[in-house]
Amino acid sequence: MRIGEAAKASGVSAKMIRHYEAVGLLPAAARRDSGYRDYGDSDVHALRFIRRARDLGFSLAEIAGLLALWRDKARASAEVKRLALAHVEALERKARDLSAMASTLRHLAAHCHGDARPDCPILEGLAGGGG
Amino acid sequence: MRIGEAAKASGVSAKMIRHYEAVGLLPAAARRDSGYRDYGDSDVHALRFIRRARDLGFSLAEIAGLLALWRDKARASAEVKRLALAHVEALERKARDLSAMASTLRHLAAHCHGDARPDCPILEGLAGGGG
DNA sequence: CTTGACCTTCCAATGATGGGAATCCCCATC
DNA sequence: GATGGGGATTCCCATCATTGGAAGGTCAAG
Repeated sequence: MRIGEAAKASGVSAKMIRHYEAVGLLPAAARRDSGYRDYGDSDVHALRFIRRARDLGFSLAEIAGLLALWRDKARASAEVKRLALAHVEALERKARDLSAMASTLRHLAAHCHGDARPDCPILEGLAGGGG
Repeated sequence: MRIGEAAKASGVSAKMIRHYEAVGLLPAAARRDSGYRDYGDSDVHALRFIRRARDLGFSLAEIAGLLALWRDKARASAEVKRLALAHVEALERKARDLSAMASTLRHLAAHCHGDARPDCPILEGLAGGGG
């Protein structure tokens, strides 16, 4: 199939498929006489793998590692688990950081009367507060 | 003071101070005869404002809006509160998304025995699992 | 033989930050 | 007054993932 169909079947845009090939995440696709890229089911499978991993917040570098493990039938699951759990911790850390930001800001907002007066603890907090 | 001192006093790197000026977040700084930028206490104050807002996850575009409100003595606090609460919701949404990713991945990892066997539900989940 | 959908490559922008080069200014010391 | 060094200037490039567009080639249907 051509790149457009592969894109539709995998949920990865044609633009990104070419990009992933360019940065070495995917091997160079087979070409027809016309020069068009030609994909098979296994390629779509790999693309879906990439898409799911992206949805889970893995970076392309991490995905390259996961793909190598995925394609290596002899690899140990321990390595995969290690990568996955390290990523889980990074995700949870980021989530905590964002929550902390949100609650700080919500706290500032709670003390802002939010009417026509110019008095605003939010701006004061940003301007002068500690931290 | 020169840019290096202003950087130290505000916690914003000299590189970023120039960048903020270049993208219009800050007005062009005063210059000495030598061409060096010259900063006063109020400039440092503004830089600290920016830094705090960045720490709270505001984008530079959002900060531009907050700065305008901050400098406008007559503005209503309602507008500031509206911006702040909208940002709080965006932060909380992102935090929830990351938490969801983490728990999905943690769930997959929990079913991976993590030993020398190649069997791995994490990779299977990435390769074939539902959306 | 034209139309239109699809494909190709290449270049550039996004947003925030950082690295580094080449050059210049300022100040202290000899 | 020459020199050395630290700080300043501008400019270009890199990151990371993705998207947009331009200029052109290919293919199937009318």
